[in-house]
Amino acid sequence: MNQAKERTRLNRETWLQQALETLAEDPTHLRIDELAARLGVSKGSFYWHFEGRSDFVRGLAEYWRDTNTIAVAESIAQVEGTAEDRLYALMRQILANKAAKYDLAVRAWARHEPDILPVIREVDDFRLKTLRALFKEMGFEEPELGVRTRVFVACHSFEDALAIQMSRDEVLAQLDARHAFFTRR
Amino acid sequence: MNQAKERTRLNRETWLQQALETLAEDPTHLRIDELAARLGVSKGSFYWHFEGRSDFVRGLAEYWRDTNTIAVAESIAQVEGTAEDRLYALMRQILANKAAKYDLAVRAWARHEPDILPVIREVDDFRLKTLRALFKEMGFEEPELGVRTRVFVACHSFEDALAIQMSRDEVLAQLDARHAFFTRR
DNA sequence: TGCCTTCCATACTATATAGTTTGGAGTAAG
DNA sequence: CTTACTCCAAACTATATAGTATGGAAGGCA
Repeated sequence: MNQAKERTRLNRETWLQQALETLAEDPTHLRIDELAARLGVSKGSFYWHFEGRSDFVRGLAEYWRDTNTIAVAESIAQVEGTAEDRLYALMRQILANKAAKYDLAVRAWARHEPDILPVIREVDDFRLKTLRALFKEMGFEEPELGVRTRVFVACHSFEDALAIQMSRDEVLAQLDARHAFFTRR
Repeated sequence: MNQAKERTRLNRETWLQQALETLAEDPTHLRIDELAARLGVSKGSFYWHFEGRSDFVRGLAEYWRDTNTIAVAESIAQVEGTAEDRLYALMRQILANKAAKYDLAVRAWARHEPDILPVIREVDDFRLKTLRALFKEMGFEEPELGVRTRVFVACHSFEDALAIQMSRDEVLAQLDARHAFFTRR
C-alpha cells in the first residue's frame, strides 16, 4: 500500500508474491480486484499476466512449491555434519522462513481449490522421502522410522493451525528440546 | 440424497449434521441452496432454523466442538488403567471417529470464517491441557513435556492434511509403534 | 369446525466477484 | 517520426450466492 507511486510495470512473479503473502495473512482478500488494488493496478494487468483464475491458482501453488520447499531442501543438502546436524539446520530453516505459515495457508486453500492438490502431493512426497532418508541415516528402522518421519513432517507443516500459538521466543526456546525428542533413540 | 420422500420436518441439528459432513467431504458445496437440496427442502427451511449465515456458521462450529472433542474426552476420562492406557484409548477413539478429518475441515474453514476461531481456541486449549496432564502423569517434565504435548496434539489434529495419506490399514498397523514413540521415556 | 402455530415453497432482490472488451499510454526499434 | 509491442485503465457483462417477502400446507387444540 505504498508502492502505488512507483509505476513500475509488473510481471507475473510480482503478482504471485503479493498473492502468496495475502493468502497467508488473510485469504478472504485473495481476490483479483483486491490484489490489483494492493499492487496499484487494475484487473487489466491480471488478465494480461494470467490467462484466467485457474492459471493464476496453479501458478501460485507452484510458486509456493519453488520458493519454499525446494529452496529449503537444497540449502539443507549442503550442510556439513551428521544427520542430526542436518535435521537441526532444517528445523532452523523452517523457523526462519516461516514455512509453517505458508504451508498452513496453502493446504487450507487447497480445500477450495482441488486443482492444486497435485502440487501439494509433490511437496509432501518429497518431504517424506527426504526426512525418511535422514532418520534412516540416524539408524532408525521400521516401523519406528515411518512413525517418526510422518509425525515430524505432519506437525512441522501444520502446527500453526493450532489456535493456541506459541510466541516466536517460546518456539526458539523449545527448539533444542524438540530436536532432542525427534533424534533420541 | 434419498430421504427426499420422507417429508419429515427438519430441526436445527439435522441441518448442522449435514453441513458438517459436507464441510468435511467437499467444502465447495457448503452453500445454503445446496444443503437445502441435499436435505430435500428449500432455503425457506434454512432461514427458519437459522437467523442467517453467521448464526449458522457459529452453530456449526459449536456442533463440531460438542460432537467431537467433548465427547471423545469424556469417553477417555472413564477408561481404567495407567496414563499410557488412556492415551492408547484416545488414539483409538480419534481413529474410530475420523476426528482428524473433521478437524482438518474445520480448521481450514476457519481461514475464511474467522468468527469460529474462539471455538477452535476453546478446543485446542482443552486438548493441550488434557494431554499435558496425561504426559505429566507418565512422568515427563519440562521442557520435554511441552514438546511432547504439542507435537502430539498438532500431528493428530492435522495429519489428514498431508496429501500423501496412509490407508486405514496402514494407520492401524502403525498405531502401536506410534503409541510407543509417544510414551517412551 | 375453525384458528393458530410450525415449518417450508416460491419468487423475488441485492451484492460480490470472475471475466470481457476496447482503447490508450509508454517505450523500443526501424 | 512512425510503427509495433507491452502493459494496463475503465467500463462493461454474467453468474453465483446471501438474504427477503409472502403465502400456504399440515397438524394440534379450542
